[in-house]
Amino acid sequence: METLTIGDFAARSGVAPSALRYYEREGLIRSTRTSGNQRRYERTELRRVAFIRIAQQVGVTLDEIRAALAELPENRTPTRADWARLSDRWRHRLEEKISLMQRLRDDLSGCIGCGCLSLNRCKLINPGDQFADEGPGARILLNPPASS
Amino acid sequence: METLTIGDFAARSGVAPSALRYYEREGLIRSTRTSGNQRRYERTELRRVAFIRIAQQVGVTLDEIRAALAELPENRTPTRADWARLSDRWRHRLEEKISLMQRLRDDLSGCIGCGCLSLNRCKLINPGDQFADEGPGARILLNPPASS
DNA sequence: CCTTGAGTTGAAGTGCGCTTCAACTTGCAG
DNA sequence: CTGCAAGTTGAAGCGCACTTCAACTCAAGG
Repeated sequence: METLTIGDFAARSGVAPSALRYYEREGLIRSTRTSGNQRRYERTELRRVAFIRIAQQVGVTLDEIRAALAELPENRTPTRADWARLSDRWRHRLEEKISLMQRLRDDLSGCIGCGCLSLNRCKLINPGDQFADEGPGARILLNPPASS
Repeated sequence: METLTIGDFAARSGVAPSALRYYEREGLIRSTRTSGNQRRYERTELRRVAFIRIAQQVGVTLDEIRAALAELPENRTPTRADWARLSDRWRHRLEEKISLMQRLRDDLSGCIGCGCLSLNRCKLINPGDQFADEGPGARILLNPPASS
């Protein structure tokens, strides 16, 4: 039992078989086939799925994840160093995300809750005093949630 | 110029007019109408939109946001205390989200990058040694990104 | 007045990340 | 060898959060 069936792989990875097939269609994971055309997964693929789920938690799209995974070697099983390189990149993204949320947390009560009337002095609504040249009035400067 | 047209409101809030109409249909924001049936927004609505965008950054659905906003008083402009109460709740959610990401960050290189073979001892893949009774083998225990 | 940019509606469309379905095939336990 | 759970496919569907479109009306400056 060197490889896993899609059912076992799904149980191990916590990802539904339909999602795994979807990931494969999208080029995020790989499988081999039995003589009868059934998928078989190597255990190392679990690492890919783990990476995918973690990246999704950080708010990364499958497109970006595919791009990242594409940097892993194609012809050999990725080494620890290969994964470390990728992980390091995502660690940076995580850090960025974390500090965004910390900023949000620190400013939330102070701004939303403040009832202040001078909105254009507010860090959350208008961080960095931008838009000063686009006429008066405060603007909300959060990114669209797409980048969440 | 007590109230804002949808165009001005969109510019101030950083949210497209189409999205504002959508939010209104969904019961997240309110507007009054002119005699000619055009929307006019009170400036206090900006606070609602700010709240919505912040909550979205934290990964909250519009459904949940609507539920939260429903706790604001209907018949009067929300006071600072009203907003503070709401903000405090979200601050907790933010804190949770932040610590999840910090855990992710701290474990990422150590686990994904480690190349370790004893997957079932890995914090990220199997935090808290759960599933020990569901047969051998590691499982990835991240939440689905829906909760992101 | 008249033009023109801004606003209105309902219905349909979009993109992402999957899930569901129907019709069919495999693989293993008894 | 059979029965049945588990696997296969392509196509369609779904939920969320919007956006786009067409056809129409409003508001305000010249």
